[in-house]
Amino acid sequence: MHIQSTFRAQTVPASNLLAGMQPAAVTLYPADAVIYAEGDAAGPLYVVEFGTVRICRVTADGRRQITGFLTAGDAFGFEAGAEHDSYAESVDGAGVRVLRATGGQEPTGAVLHMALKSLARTQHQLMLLGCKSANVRIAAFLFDLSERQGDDRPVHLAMQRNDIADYLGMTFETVSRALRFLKDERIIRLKTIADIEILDRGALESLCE
Amino acid sequence: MHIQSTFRAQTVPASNLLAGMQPAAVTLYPADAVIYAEGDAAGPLYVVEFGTVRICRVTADGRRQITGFLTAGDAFGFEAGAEHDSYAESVDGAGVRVLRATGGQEPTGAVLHMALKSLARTQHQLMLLGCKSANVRIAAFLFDLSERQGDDRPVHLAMQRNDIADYLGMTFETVSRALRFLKDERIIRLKTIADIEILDRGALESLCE
DNA sequence: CGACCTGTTGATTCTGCTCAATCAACGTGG
DNA sequence: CCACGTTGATTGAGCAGAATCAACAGGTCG
Repeated sequence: MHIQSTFRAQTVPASNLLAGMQPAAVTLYPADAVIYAEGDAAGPLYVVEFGTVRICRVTADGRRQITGFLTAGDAFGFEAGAEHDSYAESVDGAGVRVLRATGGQEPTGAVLHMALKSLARTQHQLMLLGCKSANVRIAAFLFDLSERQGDDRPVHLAMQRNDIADYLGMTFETVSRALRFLKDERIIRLKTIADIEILDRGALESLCE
Repeated sequence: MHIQSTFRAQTVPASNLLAGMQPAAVTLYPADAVIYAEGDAAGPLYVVEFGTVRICRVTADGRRQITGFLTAGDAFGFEAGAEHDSYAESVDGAGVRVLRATGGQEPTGAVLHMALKSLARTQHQLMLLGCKSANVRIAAFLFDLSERQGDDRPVHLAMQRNDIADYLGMTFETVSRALRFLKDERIIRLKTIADIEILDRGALESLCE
């Protein structure tokens, strides 16, 4: 495959990233383990094999913003500067493969594509934080999770309320209340504390739009 | 210059982008002119030569989120998919150069670098929207503008209150009140409606932190 | 069993939005 | 030149949504 006269992204399976890179084993990070810290030298790319990873940043006053949750197939570790200004942690026990480019070669289009996917996701999140109410943010979050997890089985929340709150720019109490709102509206059902069944997908989607 | 065993960004002047690309003239877009619309086919990259460009997205309920303001040297038009899901407009009369990659070639590391810069900026904005109050957002916005414009002459606001509001996820009334707050605190002074003198840079910075 | 952690719920406070009035700057046409 | 309309900015009053503070429930683990 070659890129024809455009910077548009091309669909490349993540495995193609491995071309021209040193193979690496999958590392298992237990829950809350740090994958890289803020200030660490940037360089390698990471690919999630299983589990969930969160990318975080903290402000001077101690507040945390989670800029992304990553699951199987997602890449992370991109950095514009020489060192990470975010940090990455395992949420629930995650398997991560490290990719180091072999010396003296240009990054491939596949890397660019994954960076652009990150950008698109971050912009989507920006819309949520800029324009939407708490209930709508939660609805959109669940909808997104549901789409990522694919099938129509209950959505599994690998992260806890606290994480969701820091991802969506609100408090965990508000997360709780928003879930309750969706429950009262008969849009979702909490099978367990971490497994949510979507009863009315249409209503959920129309909330997000 | 070559990239050694890393995906870390390298510092490449934007002009290097031109290597391997068709030269193109600068197009002048008058204020509020559309550079590309939502749904347009993605492909070419754009570089701002002078003036200011805004990247926007609208929600179903008509709210607008500005995901970025771009000034001289900034590139935009990256897209993960086949078509733009944002649209770009000139803010104040902007000169824009279009870059089309020549056929059958991989994007260079410079393109990746610019995409990563976009990503970093978007993540920074995410911090603002997720963690900061209205006053702090405005302070950070002014501080950012001031750094981008370089010298210590008054900061020029190319965009109007409405745009700032949609960029920072608030209403234009709140923008007005936040500016008034900074004025009352003797941190800034409004030389004109669009030119702001920073009286106390330390206070401004410590507000953002 | 008690300690602890996570999550839920309630009461209160406060930030920022909505609605609305006012003002200044500007352009147009009589 | 002035009356008028328009547009952007500022300011005020009242309100709504989310944060904060606090109490409590349920589960897990020592």
